[in-house]
Amino acid sequence: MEYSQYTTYSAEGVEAETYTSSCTTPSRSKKRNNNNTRRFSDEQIKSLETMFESETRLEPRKKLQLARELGLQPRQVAIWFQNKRARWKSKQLERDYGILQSNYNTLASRFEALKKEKQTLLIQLQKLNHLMQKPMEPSQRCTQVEAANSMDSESENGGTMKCEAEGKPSPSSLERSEHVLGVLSDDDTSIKVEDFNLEDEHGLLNFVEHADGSLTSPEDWSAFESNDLFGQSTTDDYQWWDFWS
DNA sequence: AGTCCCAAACAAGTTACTTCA
DNA sequence: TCTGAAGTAACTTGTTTGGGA
Repeated sequence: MEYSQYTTYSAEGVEAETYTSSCTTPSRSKKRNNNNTRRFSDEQIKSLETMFESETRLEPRKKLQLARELGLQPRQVAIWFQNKRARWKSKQLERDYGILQSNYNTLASRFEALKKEKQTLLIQLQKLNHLMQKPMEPSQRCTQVEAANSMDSESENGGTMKCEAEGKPSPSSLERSEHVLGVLSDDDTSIKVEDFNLEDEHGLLNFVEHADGSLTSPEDWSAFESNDLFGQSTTDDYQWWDFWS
């Protein structure tokens, strides 16, 4: 192989050449001008890349061998590997940033969807509260519950309950209705309208939703280790936000 | 065993130069 | 032809690490 087109280093090596110059403080431009060829050949790069793929750090013995094969100084090979590691790390950071950004976008859109769903459920809850405040006959109860459910058909559980044909609530259907409401029987006087008011609801929400709109506090975010994060996302198919589903 | 010194290797940042749009 | 951005080989500096005294 012929590499003279690219390198004109002396047999003493790069370091020797640099520090045996006449100046105590070596002139870089002078040195560079003396070595007016810089780029390694495509073949040299290819060999270096191939080696880098198998191991990002070279053993001294392999470094010497590779340098001999490519007609380079061992120090040149060492420097190429150092630079290559730095470039690879930089690219890896870019990739990780892209992954993180995409994860964030997914999470943000999911959060927005959940917020909308929450609003829908709150509206439904208010309607049910309103209905519960009215005195009602047992025969009306089912009808009202059914009406409340049908008002929000987008709700997953809404509209799934049916009254019996005769219009009277059977024990089982009543039980289901009450289950949806999260309440007890008619006789339970402990039920209060405040149990369903928004303050309580917000209290619950504040557990996960902070004033700044973030899902968790900054302290909580710091608990995430980026290494673990990317370790998971790159080593297998598990997505760290999958706990939502 | 603990400490100091030294050399090698490395990461991070910089410089000088080339290439290309 | 000039110019600025991007890429790259080589360098500098500071840190870590392993071995010998």
